[in-house]
Amino acid sequence: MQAEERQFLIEQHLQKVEFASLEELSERVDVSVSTVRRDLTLLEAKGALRRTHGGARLVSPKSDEFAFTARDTHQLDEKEVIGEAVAALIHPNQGVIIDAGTTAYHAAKYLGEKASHVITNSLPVANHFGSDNSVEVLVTGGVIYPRLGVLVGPLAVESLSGMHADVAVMSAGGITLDGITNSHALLIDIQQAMLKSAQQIIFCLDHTKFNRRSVSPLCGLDAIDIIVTDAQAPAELIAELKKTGTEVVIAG
Amino acid sequence: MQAEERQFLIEQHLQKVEFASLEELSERVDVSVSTVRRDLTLLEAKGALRRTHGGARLVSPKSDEFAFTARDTHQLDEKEVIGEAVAALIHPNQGVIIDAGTTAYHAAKYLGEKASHVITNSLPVANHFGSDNSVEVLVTGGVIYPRLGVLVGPLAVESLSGMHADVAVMSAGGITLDGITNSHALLIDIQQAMLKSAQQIIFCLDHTKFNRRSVSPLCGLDAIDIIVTDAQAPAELIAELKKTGTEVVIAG
DNA sequence: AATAAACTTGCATTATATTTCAAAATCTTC
DNA sequence: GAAGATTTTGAAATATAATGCAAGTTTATT
Repeated sequence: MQAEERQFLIEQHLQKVEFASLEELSERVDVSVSTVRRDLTLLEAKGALRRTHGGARLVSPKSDEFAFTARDTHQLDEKEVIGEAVAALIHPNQGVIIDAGTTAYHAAKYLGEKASHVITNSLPVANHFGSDNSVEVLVTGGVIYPRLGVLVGPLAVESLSGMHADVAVMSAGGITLDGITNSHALLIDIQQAMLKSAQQIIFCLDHTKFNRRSVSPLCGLDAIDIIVTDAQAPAELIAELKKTGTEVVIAG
Repeated sequence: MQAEERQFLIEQHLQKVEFASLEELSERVDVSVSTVRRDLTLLEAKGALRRTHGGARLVSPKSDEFAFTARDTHQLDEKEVIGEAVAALIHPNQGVIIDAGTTAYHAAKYLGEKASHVITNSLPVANHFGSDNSVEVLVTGGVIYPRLGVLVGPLAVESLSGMHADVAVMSAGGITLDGITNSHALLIDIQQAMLKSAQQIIFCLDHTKFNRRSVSPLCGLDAIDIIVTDAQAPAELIAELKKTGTEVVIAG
């Protein structure tokens, strides 16, 4: 086994498991723990992972954009500023579709009473506006996806397809030059319905989403009007995105 | 168990329970209380929680993620016992429609994982089951009726009309010998759709609802299979109801 | 003020890291 | 293709950190 190959395997394995102990890795690549230690030190310097007592862990744990109960304090500040920036892009009395991710949720928080109508399949968003009687909130039907608080299934898609909104505020799991991807396949149908129903598409993507490819493809870059991200997003990819004609807003 | 993972689990558990004792946490993550103490100190420094004598508590009690709970505390005790009694009437693995009133909400609380499917247009009920992945919760679409957290409007009616359930657990504003009435006209359509979609109809009515007539008529007594009420309900009306062939359960 | 529960501190034990060194593998150079 | 230099590796020795336990101290409650 080649040193480089070994390190690649370690990196790859970590992508899957988020955390691995020294013994585990040592067995997996069939070298002593000493060597694994050395590899980890190198990989850490490279920024590929973080060493911890007893093993190594992914730097940016797949902060599941759509997991609410896993109480995402991850990139919370970034999400807040992104949310604020998105809210600023909304004109008064527009009809807004709000997607179910945590970043979109933060955008909802900053939206206040700006929007006249809000359409969402996210229970947290619905709850947020629940006691506000100056905004009309339309909740799609659907089955609750446990832990995520998202309404999914055919009913959700159907109820969205009959609607129309000025703007859609969307979340996703990853963005590359090939387009947007998302982790939960069940959400794709719904998100695509959202994209169809809205005139303007805004994607909220914190920097950890950049150059990351999730399980299922959602849409191409041409479907997007504006991307809102934070200051730490990689400049090269942003430049490329701008070249394709997508507007990119750096929040903060 | 990994230190970091352990701290994450503690954090996550606290999100659910708001407060946890040291023993509880120590058992849950399988380390000594000393270690839990140390973890809590770290997490507190991080701002994730607040230490108290005997355990730890959430800094910001669930703001508005799944927090749209019922706030009507009138006849709370009665509603609790009625809710418990209703839950006892449900057979395991039935499909249950749950109406949007506070009494029906309490029934949902006692339902646990008895029902296999729950259909509801109530956000509090949806939130209650939101993190429970052993019950499939189907939420009707609709517009949020402010403050009550009820989904109303044509979308709600439509999504209900296509469904079927074994039991419907209903609330209402009043009952007389002429039938059931309810105050919110918007709800009538939806409730009638619920009545149509369920095989067995259970009405939860605390004693204050008896001999009271609300704005809009909902249904006749013949549509009802079981009425669940509390011990203070007027005996005469109950006797009359029983005469018409309606089963009446006195909870408590 | 008394009491019990909960907290803090210090220490022994265990687990994990780092350092060091010799053997093995790889690369140079002739 | 072989002798020597260089790098990489594995294992032991040493250092550091994490954990659990028990002492004494503080805090809440009656």
